[in-house]
Amino acid sequence: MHQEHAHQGPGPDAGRGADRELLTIGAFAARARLSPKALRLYDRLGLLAPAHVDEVSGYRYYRADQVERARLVALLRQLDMPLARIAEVVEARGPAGAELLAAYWADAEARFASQRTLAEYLRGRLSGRSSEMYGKFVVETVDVPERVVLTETRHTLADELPVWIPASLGRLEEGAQQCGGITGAPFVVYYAEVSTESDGPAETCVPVADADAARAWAEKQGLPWRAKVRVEPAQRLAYARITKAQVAHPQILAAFEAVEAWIAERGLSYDGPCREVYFADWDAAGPEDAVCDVAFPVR
Amino acid sequence: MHQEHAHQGPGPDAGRGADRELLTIGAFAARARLSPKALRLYDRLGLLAPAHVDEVSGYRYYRADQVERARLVALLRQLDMPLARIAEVVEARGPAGAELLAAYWADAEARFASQRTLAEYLRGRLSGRSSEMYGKFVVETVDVPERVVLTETRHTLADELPVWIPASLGRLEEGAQQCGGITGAPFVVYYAEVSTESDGPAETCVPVADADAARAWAEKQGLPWRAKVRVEPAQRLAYARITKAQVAHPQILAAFEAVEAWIAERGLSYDGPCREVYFADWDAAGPEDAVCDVAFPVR
DNA sequence: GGTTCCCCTTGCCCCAGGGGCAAGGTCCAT
DNA sequence: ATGGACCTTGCCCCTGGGGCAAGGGGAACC
Repeated sequence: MHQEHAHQGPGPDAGRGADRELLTIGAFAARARLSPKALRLYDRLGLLAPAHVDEVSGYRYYRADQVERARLVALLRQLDMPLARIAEVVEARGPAGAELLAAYWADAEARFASQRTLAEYLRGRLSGRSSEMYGKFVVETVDVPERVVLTETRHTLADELPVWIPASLGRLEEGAQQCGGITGAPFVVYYAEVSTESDGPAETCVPVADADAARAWAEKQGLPWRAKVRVEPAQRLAYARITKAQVAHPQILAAFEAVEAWIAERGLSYDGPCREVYFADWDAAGPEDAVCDVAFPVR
Repeated sequence: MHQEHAHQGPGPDAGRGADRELLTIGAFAARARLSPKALRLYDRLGLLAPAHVDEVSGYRYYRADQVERARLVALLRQLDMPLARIAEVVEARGPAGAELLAAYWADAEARFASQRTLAEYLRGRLSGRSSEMYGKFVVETVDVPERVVLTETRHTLADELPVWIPASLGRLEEGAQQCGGITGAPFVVYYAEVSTESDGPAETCVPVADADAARAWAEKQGLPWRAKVRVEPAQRLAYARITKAQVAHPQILAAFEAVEAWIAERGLSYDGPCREVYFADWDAAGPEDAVCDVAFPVR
């Protein structure tokens, strides 16, 4: 056990008190309940530098009072906090650190809550009642003519969608006033999955009457929102109508799957990415009011 | 958008229905809401092999009805389930998959619950009431003579400790009957952190009277429990007495820290790894009864 | 038939947060 | 002076991909 012996530092500072004891990396690691390997990493990242490094041997020596910080790092790691954020927390001494931690943890709680609802949904689905759910939705088709749409495209995570979609559609609807007015229900196209991990892109669309005015309007828009104009081709949509309460993950997945099952049964094929069409006034709708069509273009 | 066109497969199987459409990796990825990169990885791991691979070009072609499986994989990934476990879930069709998922998720819930209590503890500590908590514990010292102890050592995670410790101490106490009987309180030594991530090792110890009988007894023990005998040197312990309710993560950390703060204030140094001494009958104790000393050897 | 453009392939390096091992240098006790 | 336990750096490994390069394939348009 000679690594437990007090190692007197090389300078005249050593030995003034227990806090100035210098510990080798192994002894320090045992006291901090971390591995030496982790300590070397934290040193390299500047998260926890040894009090002294011998220039000849390269040995790291830690002061005993560094254990507190090291142990805080270890505990924060148990929360799966990335080292960069841990550095912010331990650097911000006082209540600021507590706030950073609270913010991180609130995020983790939100992430976990959505994972929990997803897990419950999946458990139900895997249990075998996969066919019954298609019955909950009525799938129909509608032919939609070619339309000029104002659009914004963004990579975003699922939890920001409820904020971004209304804001983006609001901007586009305002712009639509200068393009001959809104000529159809706004919709959101998902070019790839938008979830807590994957980030799309998603595209908000508002159909407008005047194509030339729309192009002129888009030219004037600055970079921050990247509004564009494009022509959505005429298409046939297979859709399921859902209520405001159903517009949330992961329940909405059941609606998408119902439409896909319906499409597969009929041997149709897809003609574009899926979308949500918001045909009703969102704010005025109650939880059980129909507000949205979950749709796929089909041929 | 020509990648959306139905790509007819090279064999006579192609074109019999929408499910037999063959999709290129990009089209399939969009439908499954996965990246092509991820699909190549899943192919390599055998988790989701394409229905057909062109031998000349190496192009992967997926059947449309593989989308369902792919999307299940994507959703399970959102639960942070490792691909190996996802493979088990999707392979076990029927309710067996639901059970695997439930088991995984129960684990995640437990992990998250312990992280939550840790986060709450840390938030309180970072808020600045770090000095007040030392007052909750009374730290004293006691001199302990050299003792012969029967021991078991194991690498284990924190959530298994409440199971392993009683079981292990039970075995050792039984063995102690053949070694002159128990001569002191059983204790558990932590050579490194035991948490939900780190796994010790931890060592259970029972002091016995007869060293020679103990060595003979240990010889007879088979491999499953790896019981050993060693001599714990005479030492002075600094300890804080805690109640049964306090013997749990992360509250118990406050007790360890109180002892360490006490040691640091007095300029003492450590003489070995920390330990928990169980001096009372655990089962007979109520939540507010003192059952355990949280201790460090000091010099 | 040629051109163009997008899509596909593999291969390599990168990220966090370390684990594990090898080759070699150090520290301390005996 | 010798042994053994410790330390150092460096390298490759893991998961689950992202990103980029170089080169080949497929289909639409002219």
